Amino acid sequence: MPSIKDVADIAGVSTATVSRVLANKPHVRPQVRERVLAAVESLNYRPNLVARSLRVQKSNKIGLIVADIQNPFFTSVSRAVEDLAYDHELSVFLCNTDENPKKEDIYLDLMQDENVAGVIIAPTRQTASAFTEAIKLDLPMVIIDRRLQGVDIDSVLIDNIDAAYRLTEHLIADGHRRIGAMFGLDSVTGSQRHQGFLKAFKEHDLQPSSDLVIHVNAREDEGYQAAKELLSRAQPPDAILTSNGLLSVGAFRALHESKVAIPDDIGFASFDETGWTTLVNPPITIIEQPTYEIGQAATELLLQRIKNPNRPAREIILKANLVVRGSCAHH
Amino acid sequence: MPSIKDVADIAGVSTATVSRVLANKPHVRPQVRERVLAAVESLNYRPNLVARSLRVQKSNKIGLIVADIQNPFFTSVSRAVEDLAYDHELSVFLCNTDENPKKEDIYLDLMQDENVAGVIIAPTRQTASAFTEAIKLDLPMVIIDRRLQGVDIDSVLIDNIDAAYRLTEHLIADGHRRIGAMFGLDSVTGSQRHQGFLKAFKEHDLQPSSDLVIHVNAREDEGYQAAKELLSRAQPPDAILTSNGLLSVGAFRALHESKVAIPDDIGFASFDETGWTTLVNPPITIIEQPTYEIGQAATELLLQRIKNPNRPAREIILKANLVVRGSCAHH
DNA sequence: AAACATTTTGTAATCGTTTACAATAAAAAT
DNA sequence: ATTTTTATTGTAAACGATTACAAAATGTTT
Repeated sequence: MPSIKDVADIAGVSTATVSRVLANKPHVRPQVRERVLAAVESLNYRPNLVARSLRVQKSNKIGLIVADIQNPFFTSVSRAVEDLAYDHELSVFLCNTDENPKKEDIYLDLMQDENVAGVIIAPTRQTASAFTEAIKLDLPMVIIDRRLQGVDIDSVLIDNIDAAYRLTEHLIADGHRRIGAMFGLDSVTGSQRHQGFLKAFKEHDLQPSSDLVIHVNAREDEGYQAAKELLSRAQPPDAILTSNGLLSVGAFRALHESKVAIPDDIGFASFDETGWTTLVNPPITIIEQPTYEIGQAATELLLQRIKNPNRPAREIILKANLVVRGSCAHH
Repeated sequence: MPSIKDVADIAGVSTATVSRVLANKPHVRPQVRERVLAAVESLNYRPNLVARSLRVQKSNKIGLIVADIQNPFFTSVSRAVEDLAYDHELSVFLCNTDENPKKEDIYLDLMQDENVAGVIIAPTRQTASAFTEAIKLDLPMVIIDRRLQGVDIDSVLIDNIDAAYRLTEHLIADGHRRIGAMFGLDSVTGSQRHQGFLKAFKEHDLQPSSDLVIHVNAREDEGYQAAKELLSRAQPPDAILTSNGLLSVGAFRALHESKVAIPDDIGFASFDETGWTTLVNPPITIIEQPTYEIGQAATELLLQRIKNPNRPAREIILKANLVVRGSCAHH
C-alpha cells in the first residue's frame, strides 16, 4: 500500500502539499496540484484512514447499535440509516446488542475507541453504565425506539400511547369487549402501549378485564405461551392485541394451532408490519411503524448534532399508522 | 481520554512497561505490574484502538459484507457471525451492498483502509474489480452463498443442485408434472437450482415444460408478476416452485389473490424458511438453508485463514434441508 | 571481587496522516 | 531598488500505541 510519502516523492513535493491537494485546501499552484493528482492516480493511492483518524481524532464512521438484527423493525431502520449515511459519505458500523446490556457497554466503548463521529442507538431496557458515560464525553448520539428517562438527548420515537389507543379503539368499535392483550416486559415502549390501551377503554367508559393483560418478554415463544394461556381461560377473550411483531407471530401461531377462527371466534390486532400479515387469511389489522422514516430522522438528527454539538436536544415523535384489514371484523 | 502516557506517569514507569503489562508480556516484576494495573484502574484507561491499529497494521475487526440486510437469510447468517466473533473478541463491521457492485467496491476498499483482520462477503452477481484486487493484497476473505468462478478462495455454500433436485423430486413424487418454476436471473445460485430442477426431471424420465420456466430478478414484485403470468397461461401449471425467499412471497401473494387453492388447484414449494411459511394454510413445503451454520462455518474458515494465510483454500458445502409440509399434497 | 549472564526497565523509532509554524518565492507598494 | 505584503511550499511536531535495542539492575559463577 503506497503512503502519502510515496506520492510526495513521485510528485516531487512534500507530504504537506499532497495533504493540502487532497483536502482541497487553498494555496497550491494549479500546476503542482496536477502533478500531485497524477502521482495519486499512478500509484492508486488511498489515504490511510486509521492514520488520519489518529491524527484528527475523528472519523467518517457512524455507529448504529440495535437490539436485534433479526427484527424487521431494526433492519428497516438500518436500511434507512445506511442509505442516508451513504449519501453523506459516511460509513456505518452496525452492531447487535442482543438486548444484552453488557454487549451494549462493550459496543459503546468500542464506538468511542473507533473515533466514530456519532452513534444511533436503540438502548436496551436497563440503562447501561457506559451509556451515560459516553453521553458525558459528548459523543454525539441519538436514541431511537425507546425513550430514556432523565437524560436530555436527541431521540426519535413513535407516539406509542396514541398508536395503542387507536388500535384498541378500533377493536372496541368492532364490538370487542373482553380484549386479551400482551405487552413487552420491562420496556418503556411496552408500558406506553399499555397506557394507550387503558386510555381507549377509559374514554369509552369501559372497564378492561385486567386479568386478560399479560406482560412478557418480547419473544415469539413467549407470545405463543401467552396466547395459549389466554385461550385456556374459563372465560376466554373475544379479541387479542399484541404489542410487537415478535409477540404477534407467536400469538398468531397459537391461534392458528388452536384452530380458533379469526375474526369469527376471536379478533386479532397487532403491532408491526412484518411481511406475513397480508399472506394469511384474513389479513391482520396492524399498527405500522414508519421504520424508514425513523431511521432517516435519526440520521438527520445525528448529522445536525455532529455539526453543532451544543444545540438543545430535540425529540421527534412520529405517528404510527393504523392499517385496518380483516382480522377484527364486527363482533 | 487518558493515554498510555498518563498511566505510565501515575505508575512511575515508562510507556513500554505499561504496554508490556497490558499485553501480558513477560519480563515485568509482579510489583510493578500491580502498580500499572492500579493506575489503569484509577484512570479508567482503555487503549486507543486507532493508535494500536496504526502501529501494528491490523485490528480486531472483521468485515461482513452482505447483499441485503433486509433478507432474513443474511440476517440469520449475520447473527451467527456476530456470535462467533463475539466469542473471539472480534467486532463485526457489517455493510450492506444493496446488490450494487459500486457499493461493494467502496466497502471492500473501506475494509482494507480500516485494517480489518478479514472479511466475509456475499458477492454481488458481477464480480467487482476491487474484489480481485483485495484478494491480491491478501486480505483474508471468505465467500458465502455464491460461488465465485475462477478464483481459489475459501467459501461456504450450500449444495444448490442437490437441494433443487430434492425439492423438484418431491413435487414429482406427489404427482405434479407441469411444474412452473422461477429462478434468480444472472445468479450462479439461480442457475444451479435450475440445473437441479432439470436433473430431477431427467432422472425420472420426464420432460419439463420449458415454457413454464421463468428467470427473473430475485425480488418480491417479480415473483408476483411471474406467478400471475404462469396462472394466466392457456394451460397453467399444476405446481409452482420458487427458488428463493423473496420470489416465494411474491408468488404466494399472487396465488393468494387469485384464490387458487393450495394444494388442490396447484402445488407450491419454495426455497427459504422465512417465518411466514408455517402461518399460512396449508403450511409451505420448503428447502431450509442452514443459515446459522453457514455463518458459523464462514467465521471459522476466516479465523483459520487469518491464523494461517497460506493454507490452501477450502470449500465447505452444506446440505440444505427439505421440510415437507402441506403445500404439495398428492395430486 | 571481578566477570559474566540474566532479568527488568527505559529510550526512541515507527506506523501514516494533518497542521502549526517557518521559510522561501513572488507580487505589490514605496 | 528596497521594503512590505501575500502566496506557496517545506519542516517537524503531534496523535497514541508497539517494539527493537540499549541500559541498568540483579543474580551467578569464577
